Amino acid sequence: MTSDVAREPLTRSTEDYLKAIYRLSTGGVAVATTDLAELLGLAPASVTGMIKRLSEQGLADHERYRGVKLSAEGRRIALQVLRRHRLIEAYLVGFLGYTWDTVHREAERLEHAVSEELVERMADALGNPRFDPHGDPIPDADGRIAEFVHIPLADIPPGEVVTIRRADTRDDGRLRFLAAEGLVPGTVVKVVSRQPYHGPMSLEVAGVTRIVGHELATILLCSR
Amino acid sequence: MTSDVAREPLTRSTEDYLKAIYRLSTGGVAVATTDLAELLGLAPASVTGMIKRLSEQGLADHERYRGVKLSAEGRRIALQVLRRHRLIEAYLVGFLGYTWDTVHREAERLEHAVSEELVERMADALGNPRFDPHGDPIPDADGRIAEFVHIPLADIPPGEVVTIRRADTRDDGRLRFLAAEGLVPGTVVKVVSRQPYHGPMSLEVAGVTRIVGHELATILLCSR
DNA sequence: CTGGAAATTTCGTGTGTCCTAAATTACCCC
DNA sequence: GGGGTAATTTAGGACACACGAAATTTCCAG
Repeated sequence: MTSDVAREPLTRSTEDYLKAIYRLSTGGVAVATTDLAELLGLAPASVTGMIKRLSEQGLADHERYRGVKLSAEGRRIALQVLRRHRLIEAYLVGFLGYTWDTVHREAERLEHAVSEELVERMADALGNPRFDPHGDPIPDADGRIAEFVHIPLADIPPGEVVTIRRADTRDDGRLRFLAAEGLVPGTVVKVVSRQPYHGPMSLEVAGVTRIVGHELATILLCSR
Repeated sequence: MTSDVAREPLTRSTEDYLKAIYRLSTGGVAVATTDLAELLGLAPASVTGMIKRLSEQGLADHERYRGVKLSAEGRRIALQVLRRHRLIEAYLVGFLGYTWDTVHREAERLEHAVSEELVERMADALGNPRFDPHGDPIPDADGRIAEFVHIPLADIPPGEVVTIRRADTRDDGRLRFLAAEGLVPGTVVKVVSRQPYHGPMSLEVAGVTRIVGHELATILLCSR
């Protein structure tokens, strides 16, 4: 029984904060003001102020000097925004010729403007996809999201064969490079060798050998 | 040589004001504060304040107690927003199953969030249409807009054959009714008879006789 | 050409969001 | 366990935008 009360519309900032808190929440731990400030590109003092407002609205729980957590309602909204964002990305790539390195910015603006109806129409047009172009899971309309335990490619020992599932960055340069190397979600790769001290690793991708540096190998998340 | 300076992004409000001023500007006459307030659903005092800001930004020219006009730059932006709005409407109807009575609200929100790139991609997907679903002309990327002199159907004398070009309302009820009656842009109708005192008129549409009240006949704009 | 209604602007305020500088609290190391 | 550093909050201010009430200007009707 979720409350279906007609809520007054949330501001763009509110949605951005909730999304950011969600992103930084790992395993029920409270999110630090500074981390939030950095992710949002704001001064810590501004974040403190906004967090206070979110708490008053019942969207987050704040313990002074100890960080914030989302309330159930805040989490619901964060997931809704995330759904919008990821479906928009999928739609733009699927129907309007965007590539995975260019969609993020556009989705970032549209996620606050799009109606529930439009989101669902895009989802229908796409056949209700479960992942966005980066391999991130799309929450369903009820706010359920699939959770996966993926392993950074960098942690896979030589000899193993894994499937790339996600690219954990929004940086367009890196994304373009990865796409050019054929390292996109769904690709099966065999780890041939791995150098110590954050050195590069050698992979076999579709019969071809490729070398990847440690940084990118950390970004690529895999499953066996 | 339009200045291609990187402008800081305009606010949603700013775009809405410019669009509204544009809509109310007929033949170089200054727009009244009250009319603007009514169109935007705001108090006149608020409009006065905003107009002052627009003038300071060089987007409008304001003469105290005598109304506002758009500056060249303001007009450019208004047309850009109009282009976005109408292309979004066309896209939603063309590709996402919206109908002409439902698109307006959605476009109203999206027009402020969409990037130039997305607009142009939508335009391409549509084959660069020149009219939106209501028959309103879409400004081109350089801000040129086609101007037509259309005549309200209500003013057409019996015996004449005309083509419906535009439906001059955004009211969804009226639009739905008109669509159901087959009175959409492109339709050729023959005026059979017309009653005086704002009475109904009788039409022949695709071989069928239809009666339309005076109000709707005023909304439907035609060309011979 | 004048009185008053209508239109418009000014004034004082409130809300949301941001900032910098200063004060406070948490926490860790020796 | 005391002191310093890092994290956080408070304090004070700014800007964009909205409002209602009061003051001002315009303009028409007689």
